Amino acid sequence: MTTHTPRARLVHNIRVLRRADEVIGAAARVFAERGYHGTTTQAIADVLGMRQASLYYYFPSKEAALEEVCARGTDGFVEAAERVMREDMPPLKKLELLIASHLAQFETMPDYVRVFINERRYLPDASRKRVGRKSRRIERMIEEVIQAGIDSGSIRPGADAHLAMLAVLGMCNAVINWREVDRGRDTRRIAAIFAQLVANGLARNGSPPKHRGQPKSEPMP
Amino acid sequence: MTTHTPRARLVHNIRVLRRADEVIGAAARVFAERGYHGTTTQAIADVLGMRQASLYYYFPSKEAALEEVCARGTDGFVEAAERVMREDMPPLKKLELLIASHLAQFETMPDYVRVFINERRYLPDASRKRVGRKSRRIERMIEEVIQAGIDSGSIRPGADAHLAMLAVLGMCNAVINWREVDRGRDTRRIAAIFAQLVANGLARNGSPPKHRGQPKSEPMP
DNA sequence: ACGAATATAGAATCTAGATTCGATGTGTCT
DNA sequence: AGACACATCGAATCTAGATTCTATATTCGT
Repeated sequence: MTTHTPRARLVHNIRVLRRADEVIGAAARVFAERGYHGTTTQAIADVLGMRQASLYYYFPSKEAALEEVCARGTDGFVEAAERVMREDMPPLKKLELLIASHLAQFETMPDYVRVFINERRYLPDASRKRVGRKSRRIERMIEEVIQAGIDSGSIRPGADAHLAMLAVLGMCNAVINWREVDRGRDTRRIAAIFAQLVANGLARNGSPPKHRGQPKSEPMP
Repeated sequence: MTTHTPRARLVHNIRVLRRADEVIGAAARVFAERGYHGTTTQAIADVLGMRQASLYYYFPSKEAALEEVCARGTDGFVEAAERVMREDMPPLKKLELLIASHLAQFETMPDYVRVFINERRYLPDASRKRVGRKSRRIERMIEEVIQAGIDSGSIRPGADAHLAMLAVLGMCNAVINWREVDRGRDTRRIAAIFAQLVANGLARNGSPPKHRGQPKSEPMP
């Protein structure tokens, strides 16, 4: 630690953190693109215009960098989801918002999320469990909402909340690996369509008729 | 080629192919487990109880092995899907069968499929395109069926066939990465549930009502 | 301007892992 | 039995990539 004045220490720490962020960000970017094992520390350094050995000033090992990236990748998710959970609204609406906030993360921190989704399995046991705990929290939230829907009658009674949750997550997480062209279609629109699909399906009789004044008007521009 | 008697040649060739299959199978297994870049040729050899250098008798490079695995991973898909497409039935029913046959592949050749889904991106451009062509065929088939549903009126007119196709595929392909516990639930059941979800959604009024009433009474939370 | 801590460079190390090559074993046909 | 093609081994090569260490440059508070 610095032995300087408190303010000095603070200023320094901020700078340090900022640079550290850049480094982790660069790692995230390369991990996302080439996969963890396909990434060389050299490639990360290149992104930063830095000597490869200097990276080790910021993280103790490539593996540690991966864990950090994964951790940040989940944090956003969890916070966003928890915010939604605190709201008071019908389960299906909540589910819609959960999907939207989940997909929103893909726009906010695409690299981190992609690494979390595709590469977390390469973490050593200990950290994988740590990260897994967080991702299970998201799963549980979605499942809870679905179950609440079943209990309150808005969701078909026979539904399997767990499988449905996995289906929804699978569908959403796939987006991060879509080709640019497809992901390009604005995330909000995708979220809306997904929510609609999950709620009412594709079948024609699945959606309520328009004259019923349902706030379920066609997708939108 | 052998200069021996035809029958001898045949017998030999069969044995060769069989062994080659084992080798590619072993590669598939390890690729699936550790990812392409995380896989060492040593690990593949271990599975076979063979010296690592001997592998090169069966494939010219690790990359070639990946391509072979990916190729086999798609072949199954395409064939199964094409068989379904040839049948004559309403689009939604076809979609259901497409989902089922897709998931069935996950049971038949899980390793190959997993590698195809997770690792094809590491193929060199040329082979990635080759493999991509096949996977796009599957995409097109699904999209076609959905479009047919829209045209024939069984699927909601506003639906976006392309996005819906991506959603369905994302949902299905996620299954291959589920934890054992979750994938354990018999594939047929999962397929049925997915089909139901895609067709009618989770909402209670989503399933074909017995009579024409669509009481979408908002559940009071 | 000075000194303490920080940030980066440079060179060196050390290992694992892909690929090559020649030798050897093994079964099969004539 | 002898020849031949196939299958595997063993050793060697060759390189890339992670990590370590030491030296230098930079920055900031005083």
